[in-house]
Amino acid sequence: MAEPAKSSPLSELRIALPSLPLRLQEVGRFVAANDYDATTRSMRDLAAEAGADPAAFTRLAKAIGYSGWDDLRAALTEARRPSQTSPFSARAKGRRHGPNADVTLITDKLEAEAAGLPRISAHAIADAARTLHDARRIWITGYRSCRSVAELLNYELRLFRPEQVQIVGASGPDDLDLGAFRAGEAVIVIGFMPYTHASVRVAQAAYRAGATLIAIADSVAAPMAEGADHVLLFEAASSPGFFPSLTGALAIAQSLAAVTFSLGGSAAKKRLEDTEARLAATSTYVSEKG
Amino acid sequence: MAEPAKSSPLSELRIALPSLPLRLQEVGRFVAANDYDATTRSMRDLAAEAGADPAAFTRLAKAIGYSGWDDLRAALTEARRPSQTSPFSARAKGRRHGPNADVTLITDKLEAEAAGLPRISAHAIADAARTLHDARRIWITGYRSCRSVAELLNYELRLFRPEQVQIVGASGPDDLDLGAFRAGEAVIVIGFMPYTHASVRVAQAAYRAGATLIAIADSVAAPMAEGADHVLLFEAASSPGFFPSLTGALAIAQSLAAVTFSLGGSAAKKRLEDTEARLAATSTYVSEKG
DNA sequence: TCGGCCATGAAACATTTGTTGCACGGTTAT
DNA sequence: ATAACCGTGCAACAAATGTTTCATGGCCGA
Repeated sequence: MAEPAKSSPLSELRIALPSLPLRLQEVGRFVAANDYDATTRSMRDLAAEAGADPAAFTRLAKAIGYSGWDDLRAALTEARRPSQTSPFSARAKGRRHGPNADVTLITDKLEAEAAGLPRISAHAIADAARTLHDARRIWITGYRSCRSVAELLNYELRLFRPEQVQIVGASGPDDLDLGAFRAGEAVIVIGFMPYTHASVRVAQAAYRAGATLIAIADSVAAPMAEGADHVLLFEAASSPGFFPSLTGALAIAQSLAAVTFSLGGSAAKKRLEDTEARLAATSTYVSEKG
Repeated sequence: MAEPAKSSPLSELRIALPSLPLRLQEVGRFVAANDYDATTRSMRDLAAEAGADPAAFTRLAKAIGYSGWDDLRAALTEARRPSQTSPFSARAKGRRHGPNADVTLITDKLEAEAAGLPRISAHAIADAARTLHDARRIWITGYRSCRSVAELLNYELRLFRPEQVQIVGASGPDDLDLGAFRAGEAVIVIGFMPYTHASVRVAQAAYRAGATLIAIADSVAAPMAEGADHVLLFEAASSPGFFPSLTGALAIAQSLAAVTFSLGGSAAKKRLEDTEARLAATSTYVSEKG
């Protein structure tokens, strides 16, 4: 009578399904097919949509070993919890310390990062780029490892908008810049968990000044994303290893710069050519020769 | 009440958050951080876990334009529905040329970069990491956009080897450092076409001094790769757009740091913990709670 | 054919849900 | 100083929830 807990609530259901009364099978199939609605909507709602009696859901739950529909629903909810989606943890566990452990670590890391890139929202980046295009001035912020991403963004944007782009705190303490934010300007803050106080301060200052705030972060719940007009998400913890991954953040930064440049049209192109000409004139580059 | 119907319930929440009362901000942050529980568990449950009043949830929902908590939760539930995953719709819409040409540019860029990552040689990185592990001192070089990658590498390596890692030219003109290279030390040079004279000078100096030279470049024919003991290749021009892609270089740098750390064993781990403890002690991070 | 069994739907049940009215404490404006 | 206001917690409210009970109808075995 009391069956031991199987691997997943849905598999328990599927296994017990054939030995159930007709009506309960019907309801069981409905639950299996709409398990997301099963966890969110109410029993009566589901009954109405399935064309069945509300009591049937309670009976179904009891028939497969749960104390009631509440219990079954709780199990389904836990099974669906997003944090459990860790396709790499299994691989990480399977990886043993051996002669090729380092190589395995690297390939896993690269695969994970490659998988994370397409999950970035292109629409959000395009919208943010339009904001940058309209901004009179652009401030960029990033601390600790994120500083590298901030500096890349700063470099690329300055190639075609030299006078209007600046890293926060580049010419002195950050605090001096915080008071310089104005409406009509854009402030970009890059960060991930654990978040630095400094980056949060910058974001708050931008918000208070009425400047457009663009956050590049690993979560919508990030402190610097509060009040942000645009939030661009990347996965920092997706890859194995001890350090969080910045590949996603960098990809976002590059796309942002590319689209902003594209929006700039011929004017931006002209500016870029001027800059490149100047760099070439000071013999920065090694001459290309066949 | 007329609802502006923004993009996502979480976005609305995030935007309105700073202008909300103190306790409502608290509750709002909790919802943003635990949006899955928000859709499944009950209001009173959430209130108990958040340490807040149940009524606060209703008030929060009304404050951001919903008729009540039920309404907000329904919106969150719909936003989380697994069937309507955005990547496909975004890609489908973006394929056309026109107003969404920017989106097409971004998705193409991301796809190309994701495809380029697995082509990186894990073996070469592992070998280079072993060299770094044995090096008495590590110098890092990168100019123009590559400076950002150089600085990330510098940052991560210094987390567990503070005294032995340094960016070339960080404390004055590069020329001073060039004379400081010694045998038994490692010099990392990052660059892609067009190559800067400065990076080539560093590479040549490293070679003459008998230091181990590691080149991270887009081609084996790169000037700074001449005489290098290790050459780590990435694809800079693989992605569409005007600027070359640094995603591959960054992925290499991160893998390099991760493996070098892994080789460091318990000593490196101890060093990293010390560094993190020091950062936490100076209250660099926002305290995590919830 | 009869009698017991079980599946099934409708209605009544106790709980829990989301909501709202009210009083208290703090701040701001007059 | 006083009044008005707002944010907040508490408690009571009506509605909705999951559960149970009961009556009905069909099925199979005797």
